[in-house]
Amino acid sequence: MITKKITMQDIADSLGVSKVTVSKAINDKPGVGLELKKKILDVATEMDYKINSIAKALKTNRTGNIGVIISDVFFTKNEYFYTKIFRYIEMNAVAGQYNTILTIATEENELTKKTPLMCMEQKVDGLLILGQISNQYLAHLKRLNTPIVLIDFYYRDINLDHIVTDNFYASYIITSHLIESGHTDIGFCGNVNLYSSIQDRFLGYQKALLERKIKYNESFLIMERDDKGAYIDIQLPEKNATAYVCNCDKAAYLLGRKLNSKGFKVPGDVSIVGFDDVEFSTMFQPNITTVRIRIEDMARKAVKQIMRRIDHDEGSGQRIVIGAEIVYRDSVKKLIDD
Amino acid sequence: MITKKITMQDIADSLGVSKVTVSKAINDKPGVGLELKKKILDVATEMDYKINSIAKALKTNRTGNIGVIISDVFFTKNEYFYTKIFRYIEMNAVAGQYNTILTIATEENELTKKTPLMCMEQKVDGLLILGQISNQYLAHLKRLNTPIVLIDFYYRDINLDHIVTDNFYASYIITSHLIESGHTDIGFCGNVNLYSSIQDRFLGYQKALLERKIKYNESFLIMERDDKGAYIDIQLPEKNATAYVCNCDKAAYLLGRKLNSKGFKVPGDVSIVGFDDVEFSTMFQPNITTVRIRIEDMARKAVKQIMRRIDHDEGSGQRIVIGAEIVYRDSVKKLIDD
DNA sequence: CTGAAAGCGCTTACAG
DNA sequence: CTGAAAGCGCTTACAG
Repeated sequence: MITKKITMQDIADSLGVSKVTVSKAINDKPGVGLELKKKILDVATEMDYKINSIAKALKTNRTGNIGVIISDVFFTKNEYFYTKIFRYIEMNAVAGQYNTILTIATEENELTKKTPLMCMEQKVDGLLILGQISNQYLAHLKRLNTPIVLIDFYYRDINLDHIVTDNFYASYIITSHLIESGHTDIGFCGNVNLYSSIQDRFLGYQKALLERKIKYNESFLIMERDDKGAYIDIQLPEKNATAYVCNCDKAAYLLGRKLNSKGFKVPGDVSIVGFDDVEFSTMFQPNITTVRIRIEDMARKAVKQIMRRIDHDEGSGQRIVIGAEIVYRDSVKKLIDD
Repeated sequence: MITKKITMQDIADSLGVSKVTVSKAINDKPGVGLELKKKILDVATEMDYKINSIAKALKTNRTGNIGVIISDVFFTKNEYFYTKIFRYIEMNAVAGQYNTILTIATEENELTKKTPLMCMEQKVDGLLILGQISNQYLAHLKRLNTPIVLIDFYYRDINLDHIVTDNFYASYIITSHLIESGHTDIGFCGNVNLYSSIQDRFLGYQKALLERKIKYNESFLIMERDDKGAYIDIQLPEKNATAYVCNCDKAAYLLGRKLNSKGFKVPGDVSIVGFDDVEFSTMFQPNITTVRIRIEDMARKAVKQIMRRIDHDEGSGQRIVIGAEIVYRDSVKKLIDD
């Protein structure tokens, strides 16, 4: 299995040129005759030459790796949303000649502010952080002096580039959709203490109410997770709203099931809408009207942004907002004709 | 943001020793006085020294990276099983001082036998391949002369280490459980043309029937996916079996819903059992009896094995079989008393 | 257009 | 125990 690795020197020798010229040819840099270049490239393929990116990295001070950090809470616990984003990140990175080193930030790592191995070993040129990690841990990572782009979250007091969905606006329009369908008793399902994105969605919902001068009824605010993010048994209010805006599809799914189990029909008695357009929305009968996040767009822009920062590291704290759209399905009952 | 990186030379200079000694101290190698070593380590922390793993890699010919390849088909399309395995792989790798470069093999890459970027650039010391990729593509990857360990699949004619669940045996015991509950009309839901693991599960089911001299009824063989792996509408037989062994939890979930939609109660009219113990099994009411795969075990052993192969590359084709266990839930109706 | 020289930050073998 | 020398495989000036 141990076969000698081909180097640029080998190609150079077999052609009687210098490795400098080979390097130029292979990297498509000026300074090689067209004919010689072709010859070099041909021999390279023939010898099955593979560049030693490690040697290249040492010289250029670029590893060609992007580190991706996902908090353990988000990586599995039924929230495959970030896994899907990662998929597009990986594809976009490879298209841009970068590899991705994915690492999972466990709760312990966050708490103890452990520097990820890939950072300790200087193996990445930049960092993409997916899903909210604690303010303190993020501040720690920022001190590493590696370009960072946040995806789907940000902290006002930590000046870093971030790619976010327009949660506020999307929630505003989906709530408006309920209002336009005739609903006025509209609740919200979600714990606003949990993540910034949930806050934004809650506030978008509030905006829709405010705009129509519909009084917010606090008894219609229900939760599917506690302050630590653990799922809890949903407590329905004594008198239900006629519709609930849920902070995510899983919340909508769980609420839908809770309603069903208490004898309420969806959408016959209570309408529900979700967020994210993940499997949970189609796992429920009837399928849940939700907000589609442009995952692919987010990933693409994130990779583009981190590459920019790696190349010329000026500025930071740029906010990139991605639009979202309603996916109409059958979980909303129309109470009025239009 | 551009601060000069600290090197071993910097530490050496500040202490008036040579970088060779610093290297020995930092790598915990013999040949440094205990006192001096402590001093070096102290200064290193103080200066916030981070080893340049790239330089180290160039010299040692070890990147300290493990490449992980997951076929796109498995990475998202509702089969988060492999994503979960990856999580443990990553954690075990980091514990062993390896980083993981995760790459998704798209259908196109497989078809065109595209060498993953990380391999083209010689960025990994070994490869972990999760979930079945085509024979041809695997053969191509083997030619790269990198140690490879397969997870959850293998090809008889490609001699590579592989970690697999004992699908045959697990299916045999879960089918036996149905038989012991009084069922004799037992079907199988799954497409045996799709993956080797489905074949094994099908055959384990057959063994249980054979052992009890129960005649296999071909009309009880139903499918939830076509030969390309796309989910299809399940066609129930004219006369249903009283129980179905499903090749995975999603199949069980889909079959359960199909049965419900046709007016059959689960397990009142028809019992079902699944495989894998993923969310789908608890997403259905009643929860589905299934087979728990020891994901963590598989990941741990896979990482251990690839590390062994990286360290001393003798031998190959070792087969490591991981046990599995039944998780009893409520989707099986007992037809007899014991 | 072509290439000799230097150097990226380590580690390895060897000498003292 | 300590360190000078060589070298891993590239790329980057620079000289011709």
